[in-house]
Amino acid sequence: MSSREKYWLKVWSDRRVFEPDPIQGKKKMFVTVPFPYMNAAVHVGTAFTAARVEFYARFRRLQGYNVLFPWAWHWTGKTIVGMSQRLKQGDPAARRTFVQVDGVPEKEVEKFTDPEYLASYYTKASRQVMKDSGFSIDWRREFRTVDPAFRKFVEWQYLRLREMGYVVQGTHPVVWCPFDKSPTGDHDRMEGEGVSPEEFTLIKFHLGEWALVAATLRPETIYGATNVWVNPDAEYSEARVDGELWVVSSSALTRLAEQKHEVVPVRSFKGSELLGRYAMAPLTGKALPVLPARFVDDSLATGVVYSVPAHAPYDYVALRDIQQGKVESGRQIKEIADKLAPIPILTLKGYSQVPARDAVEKMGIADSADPRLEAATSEVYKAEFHGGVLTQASGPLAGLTVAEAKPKSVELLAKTERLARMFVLPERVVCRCGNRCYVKILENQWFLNYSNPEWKAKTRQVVEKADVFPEDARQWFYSTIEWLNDWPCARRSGMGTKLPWDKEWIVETLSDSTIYMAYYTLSKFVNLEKIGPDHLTPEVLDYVFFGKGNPASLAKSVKTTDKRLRQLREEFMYWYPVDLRNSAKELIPNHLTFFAFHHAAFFPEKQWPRGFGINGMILIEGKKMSKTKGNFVTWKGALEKYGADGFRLALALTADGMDDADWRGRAAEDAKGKVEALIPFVKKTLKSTEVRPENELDSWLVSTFHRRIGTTTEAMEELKIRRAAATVYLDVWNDIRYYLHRGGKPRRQTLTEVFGAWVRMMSPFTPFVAEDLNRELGGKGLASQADWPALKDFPLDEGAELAEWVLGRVTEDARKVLNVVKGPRSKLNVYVSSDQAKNYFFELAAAKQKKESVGQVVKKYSSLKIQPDRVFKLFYEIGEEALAKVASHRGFDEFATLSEASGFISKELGISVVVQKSGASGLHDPGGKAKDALPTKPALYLE
RNA sequence: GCGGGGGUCGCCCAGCCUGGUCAACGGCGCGAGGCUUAGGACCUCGUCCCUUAGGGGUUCGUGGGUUCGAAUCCCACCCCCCGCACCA
Repeated sequence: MSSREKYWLKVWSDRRVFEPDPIQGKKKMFVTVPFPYMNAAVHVGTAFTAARVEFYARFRRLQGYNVLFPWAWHWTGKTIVGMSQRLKQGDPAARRTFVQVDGVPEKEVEKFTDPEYLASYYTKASRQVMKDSGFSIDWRREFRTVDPAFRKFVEWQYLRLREMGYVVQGTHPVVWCPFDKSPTGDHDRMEGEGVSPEEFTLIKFHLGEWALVAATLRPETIYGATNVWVNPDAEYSEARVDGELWVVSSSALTRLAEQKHEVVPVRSFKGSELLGRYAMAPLTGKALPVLPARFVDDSLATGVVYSVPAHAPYDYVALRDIQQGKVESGRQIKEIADKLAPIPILTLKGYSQVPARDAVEKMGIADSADPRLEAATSEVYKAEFHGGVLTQASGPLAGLTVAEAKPKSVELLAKTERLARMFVLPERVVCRCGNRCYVKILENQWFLNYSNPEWKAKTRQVVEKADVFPEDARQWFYSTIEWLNDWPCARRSGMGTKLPWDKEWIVETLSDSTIYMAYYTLSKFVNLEKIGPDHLTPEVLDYVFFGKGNPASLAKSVKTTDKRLRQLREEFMYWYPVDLRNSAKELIPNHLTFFAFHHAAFFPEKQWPRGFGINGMILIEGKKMSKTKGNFVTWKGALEKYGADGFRLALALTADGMDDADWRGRAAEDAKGKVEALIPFVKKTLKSTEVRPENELDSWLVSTFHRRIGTTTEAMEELKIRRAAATVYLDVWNDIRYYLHRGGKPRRQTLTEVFGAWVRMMSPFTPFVAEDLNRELGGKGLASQADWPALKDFPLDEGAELAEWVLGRVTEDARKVLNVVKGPRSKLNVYVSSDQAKNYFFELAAAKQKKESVGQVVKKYSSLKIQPDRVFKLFYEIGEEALAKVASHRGFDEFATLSEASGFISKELGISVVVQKSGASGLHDPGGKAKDALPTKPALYLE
């Protein structure tokens, strides 16, 4: 870090510039960003999101708001613990990420086996990098989500939510990791992303007094069953399941037990023992042989399936394999198989009676090992589901479509009492910890009742009343609110706060961070040790946040003072509501909407959030940032490379709206260069100034600057950071360059004023260089505390703007001509329109404006020999707005302007320039062009 | 599949809400010139095609439509990105 950066950081800190307390009567602005999760180094994505609020905060501060921008750290959840765990298990990938991507010293990584240490390391590092970036955060309010006082806040929150009926209990099937003893979410899986529990139908085939329990997704095919498959190599068991005698694969026993079945194992044996026995099917009453099939996965469902070779390609091929002697199964098995043939049970357009065979033969599938069986299965299944109609072979199901037959078959089976159900993972799911997952029916889980229609309706209002930047994002909120279902809000493992009424459960990360912004008003007092966790009883918090209860008696009961409690209440009432919460768009479907839900539940309308800011995700050189791809850019790394101001400006110029922000090294270099060039540019420019009266060009600069202030202010107020920054650093800079380039010595006072204001406009984005410049320019106080430039200090001057505009048009026209005309060209004659032509022009304009007939006017000026069409074409060319401007400045002296600028034009074009006025006597007009001149469109002639 | 966003002149991107001043802002890249011992930085000009007088032609994913007039409004289609939940 450079010494000047250090210097200003110290000044801001010493003067407590960013430590706001309530000032009654002063307008306030409370802005927040979701706290980052402390399992890794903060990166440019975090920085991008946070920087938008940082810029906004500094901008609002200059506008005179009392701005609070607090920060905290998210430790809740199991990710930190999980990473620590993996490191402990010696996972080399985990270590590599810490060391190579995040740049953690080896010595520190050793200690990361302690999750708390891991989180505290990153917290410390992240805090430092944010401070070094000059973020205007009130660090007095910082906290971690595991702090005792914060836990009291979360406990209070959940007690109240439950009382309001928003926390309910439920029992649901979940993907379960037996090692973690916890549900395994998508991101926690090594294998099986996107797989969720599916309900299979279990059908009991009688095997003497035992039931061989087969699992299926297609119970309607039961009439087509020819045999039952088991895996001859797998282990099976006899067991009492809910008092019945079942035969299933041994591994299925665990899964059944997790699905609320009472399981008592009796004995286990190899699958081959079952081969050749006959099992009686329900409904049909047929005795079906048990045959071997190695495609049967004993770890899926019950490890037993029944075979429908006519309609299931796997079954068809497995049976054919045995018949063709491809399976070593002994003669007896083959003889049984030889007698079996597919039993068609439905008709399907475009297929024969045996669709499974059609698909298998079409694809040329050779045997059970062929991976294309998967595709064949899905093809047949889809076709049958949509177009299959059951035939007489299916008995009571005859005439039904597959879709209709499915529930009907279940109904029939239920009557036979030979039906059961089981949740199954249709594909392998492996937890990050390496263990195979299965479905568990998790009982009495706690849910946030987001499906509650009244709660939804109220939440919708929260969003309706708030600003959403950009507006495009609003619809997404509404759809999310509609779509959101009950959310499991507590888990068994990880860091966090226990549910106060059920200590087995820990409030989950997305659920403990919905109204914590309110806690920022309290954390200041906690950190200053004015109040401690013991004081924060639910009743006290009711008072602080709801104003309920009597502060005097509450104070007595928790041993603090009445005054203190009133102060907490005042602090909250002053800062709330949140004026802006900004985050990346991927948080709309969860965090931001949860945030809206909980505010709807807890607070009255006047304390609902006022604004949502949404930004895109960060890309690195056009590609998604990823630790494994090696294109990961940490905040620290970027800060060190480009400096605080350079980094900040690069972030500001990256993207607006929900567009993804493309972080490019090249652009960051550029930003850094711009920042560095500022001071020399300002210094050098000021040195070249002189003291003199204001001329038209000076007025032009001031007037243009007026417009720049306008666009910047408007953009900032709508959180269009890039637009604002581009105006300040690109447009304004270009304006000044043009002003210098345009000619003459710059006027000292004009530039001093413009620079003074310019610096204040830079201050939100690049505060360090702004402070330097502010000092350089003799500004009093700090640029971080100055006033945002006022429009009235930079008056508009349409006349001056008109002059530069016409000049630009003339130069452009002349360039076009020069481009096209070949031959000698040493002199450009510029003919400004005569007074007569000018009158003609304006009278036509007026007539057109009033939609009057123009005949009179045309006749009046017929001597000019200017076709009215030409004038109308010009009107069209310059546009209505410009025409109005021209019309309201009839006094504008085009001749004087262009005469004055002839030197400039000449320099620009590298040719001598003579400006004359049409109609003047002694006109040099060899091309006879002068008569064509019109206002804003002088005639040109090249010699 | 459902939901959200988007496809603009080599690349990135503005404009679209509130149709005409849009061959279309700005940046990058590229070309020419200036400055400089040289390079870099910086400054000026150029960068769809055609054109010996400021002009013309064809462009804003594709195809229709509305309109005197459409990148902008309407309809259909194609393509890309993101989210889809027990988790940050």
